[in-house]
Amino acid sequence: MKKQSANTVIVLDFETTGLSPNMGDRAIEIGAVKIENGQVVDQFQQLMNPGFRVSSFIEGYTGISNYMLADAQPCDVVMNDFADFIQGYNLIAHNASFDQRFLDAELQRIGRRYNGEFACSMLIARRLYQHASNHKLGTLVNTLDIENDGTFHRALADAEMTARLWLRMLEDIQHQYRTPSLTFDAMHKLSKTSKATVPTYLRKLALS
DNA sequence: TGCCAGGCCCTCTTTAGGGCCTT
Repeated sequence: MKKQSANTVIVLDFETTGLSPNMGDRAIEIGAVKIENGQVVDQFQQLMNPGFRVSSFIEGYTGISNYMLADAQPCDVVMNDFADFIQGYNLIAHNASFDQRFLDAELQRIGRRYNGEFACSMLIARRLYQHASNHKLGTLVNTLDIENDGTFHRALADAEMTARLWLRMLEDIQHQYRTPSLTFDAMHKLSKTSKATVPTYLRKLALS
């Protein structure tokens, strides 16, 4: 097993058949990038066949068709590979509670586990960019002028944009509060800090 | 055809309700 690295994180995004694994929804695509010391050093992207047809809403929303999924490997195979990819690293997603539910559900089906912490870029963005009209990934990417190729709602594209958002937030904190580059643990803690005490928390980090 | 969940967070709050965000 790889040793957990404080400077290496995995940013991931699932496309799914719906909103709730408890209601029978499954993953249909996983995309992820590995960030090491502020640079993307690896990526993972796979479609997966959930074993039933996806709705026309999901086909339209994601651009992933039943035709594309017909040739994809089953979820169990893809998720087994993905469990290897994430092993030993901390994880990040935009609205992480959603992706964590699907990750937990898919890994439970195949008896695999992961050993990292999960942090949410949306909770941090809500604290840092309170002026933004909303905190959807696409809105933040446009508001902050983050590089993108116009692809949204595909797993790897969304994971890449979330990774750029994460790095941008690290930069903005560093510049605005004159802190050293925050560790994953410090960012994770920030995501759970009440909005009112965020400036106090960051100023304390700048002095430490 | 149209609906489903759940954690966070604000407020007209905490013995609650509803918007935001993810697909």
